[in-house]
Amino acid sequence: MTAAPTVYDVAERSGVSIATVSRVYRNPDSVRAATRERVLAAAKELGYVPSGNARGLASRSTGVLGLCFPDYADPAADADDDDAAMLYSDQIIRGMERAARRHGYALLIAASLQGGPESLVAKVAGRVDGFAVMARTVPTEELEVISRRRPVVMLAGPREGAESLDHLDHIEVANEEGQRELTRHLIEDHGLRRPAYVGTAEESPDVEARFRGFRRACRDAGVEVPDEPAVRVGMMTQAEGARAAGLLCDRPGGRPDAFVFANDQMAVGALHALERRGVAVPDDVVVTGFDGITLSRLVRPALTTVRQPMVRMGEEATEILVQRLTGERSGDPVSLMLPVSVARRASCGCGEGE
Amino acid sequence: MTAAPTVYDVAERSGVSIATVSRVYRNPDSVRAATRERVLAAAKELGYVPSGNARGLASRSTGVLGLCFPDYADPAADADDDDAAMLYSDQIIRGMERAARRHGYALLIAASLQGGPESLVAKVAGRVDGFAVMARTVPTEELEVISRRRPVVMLAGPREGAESLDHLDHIEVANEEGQRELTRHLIEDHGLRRPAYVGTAEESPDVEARFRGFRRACRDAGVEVPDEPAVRVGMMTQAEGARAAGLLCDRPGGRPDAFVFANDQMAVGALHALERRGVAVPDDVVVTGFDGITLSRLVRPALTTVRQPMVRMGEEATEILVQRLTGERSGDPVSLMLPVSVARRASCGCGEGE
DNA sequence: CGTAGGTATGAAAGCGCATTCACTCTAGGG
DNA sequence: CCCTAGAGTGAATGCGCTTTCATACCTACG
Repeated sequence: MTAAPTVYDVAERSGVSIATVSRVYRNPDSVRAATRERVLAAAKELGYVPSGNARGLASRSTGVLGLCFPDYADPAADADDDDAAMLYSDQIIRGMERAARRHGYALLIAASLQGGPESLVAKVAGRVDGFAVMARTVPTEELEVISRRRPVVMLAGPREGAESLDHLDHIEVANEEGQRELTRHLIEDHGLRRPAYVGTAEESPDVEARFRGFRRACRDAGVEVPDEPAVRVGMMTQAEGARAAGLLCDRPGGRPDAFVFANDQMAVGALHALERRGVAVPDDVVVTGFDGITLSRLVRPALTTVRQPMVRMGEEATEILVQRLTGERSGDPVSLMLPVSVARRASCGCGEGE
Repeated sequence: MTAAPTVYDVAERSGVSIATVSRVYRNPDSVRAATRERVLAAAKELGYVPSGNARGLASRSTGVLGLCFPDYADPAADADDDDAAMLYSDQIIRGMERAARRHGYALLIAASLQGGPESLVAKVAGRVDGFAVMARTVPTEELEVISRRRPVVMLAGPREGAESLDHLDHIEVANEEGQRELTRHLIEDHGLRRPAYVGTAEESPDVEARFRGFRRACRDAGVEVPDEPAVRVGMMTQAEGARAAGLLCDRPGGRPDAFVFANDQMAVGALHALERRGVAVPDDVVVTGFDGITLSRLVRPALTTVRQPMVRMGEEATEILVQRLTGERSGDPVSLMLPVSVARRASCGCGEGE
């Protein structure tokens, strides 16, 4: 690749000034048709591609939105099964991209990788007009700094207390409500009395909210209300889910009649573990997840779970960003709570498939 | 958002020159520890975020790879079903992102929208170090121009003759071989003798190759070999698939015993149409697709199809781009052909689910 | 005690484009 | 026939950063 041609080359070749070349691209109507043709022709001959960087620098806007998401590569997900590898971050990506496209923006995506003083966010932040961040992907402090400079919307994350990110726009799903309804279904409709909740050691606000929903359902139904999750795992992976399932099966007080996992990944891991142990789902024990990832429909038995509207979340995020950028919206931070729906499937004893 | 702070602000505040500020980020070790601390502190106080544009301009590289994909929004895909909305472009995105991340790149994605002298590709091309293009997303001529300036890899597209894009790196899947094997399975293993192939009006190389595979299988098995697809639809959508199914059912010569569609979307549409007409699949007629999109597993009966390794394709694309950029690879264009696998599922009369 | 060889830093020159301002050149209106 | 509006174009400046190149300052050594 030899040095790429610039406006100067095009200008020289077509016998105009660089200002005119620029105008041909930014504001074609302000250039006489004949001139425009000449410029375009020269550009084509030269293989001229305007530099997005120079453009962004000069006009201080890039036409790009960003998304930072966690590096959720669950190694247990079958490597040869593309479907299973699709997590909900993919759905958010699609939602954002689709909406961004409608507004003429492209989307820059990057998963959290650490490194140097120059972290992921900084890299993304420096190249976009605004961006969304999935919860707990980015150090609070850094976000704090960046959000002073460009619009940021938090996805599915906190909004509580000490986070100090209260001034950011924020979209979450009805975690508590969803888990409550799912749990209610298990207790009231399936008559289960000893459900066990599996959460995580490091308390994410989402997982917290889910546990609250679980407890509320227990209380409402007159079932014993635990103070703590029955098990707390390190990461929400299939491996950890399998481990949790083992712990619950061997629990001194007897096996619970339902394993309520804080996410689908763990629930799927548990399904595998239970199969290996010869424990039948849902006959011997009921298993549920949370998220509604694709994989939850593909496993057998299909997983009863709470479906989050991820594509929609991505779309809403884009809308908010665009509104902030156009100035169409300003002032108080938005706080959206998207509704969820319980998917009753085979793993709790409900019908086939759906 | 007030004017964002720049290197100048940080430099002034920490009492150094802008060169030093820059070095703190680009090459930390070349700055004395004490100085570095001062600069970093000032940067944080100011909320300094380096401008990716300025950086890209000055260093002529962005650390971003791009992907252009077609605007495949099949309106028939259930709007409320996120899973169904995931097409294979999403899998390519994931593959590319994952690999890009490993090499320290971010990914810029954009679907083809048209507009002005300033098309999609141009926008993407101007902001990335290199990019991949899904077949038929971008006007050949434009690609031609751009590819003179930065590495481009074509995905799943041509490589044949007149395309004049022969000098581009290129990854495709074994369309012909896959379709041949699928068709062979139908004929030999299921004893079908009158399969009908549904292709498209505008001949894409992929669809062409699939039809060749279909014909070859017919020839090999001694079944009548059609010169033309039984039906040619306008777009490969569910709606068109449904229409094609109708046409085939009402065909004068009698209904074929197998509908072999050029992609999954159409096959799914056909499945719905057949159900409405009371035609049983696979008992009355066998239906197959191509691609292996997620939806193909979710419909009932699950769709027999040819699975393309999309995630892998994305990964390979990234690898090639990175090699070109690092100079690790140069010279002749790469041409990769990825193997596919036939997924025998219920719609051809094979086992449950998988 | 002078000097070679680093090391830490600064000055300045772009990178490729958008944009303002000034200027030229018609086309009408008086 | 002169003056005034535009319309079309060019010159020049700056966007925020990277990168030589040069300079100042040490340290170690003869």
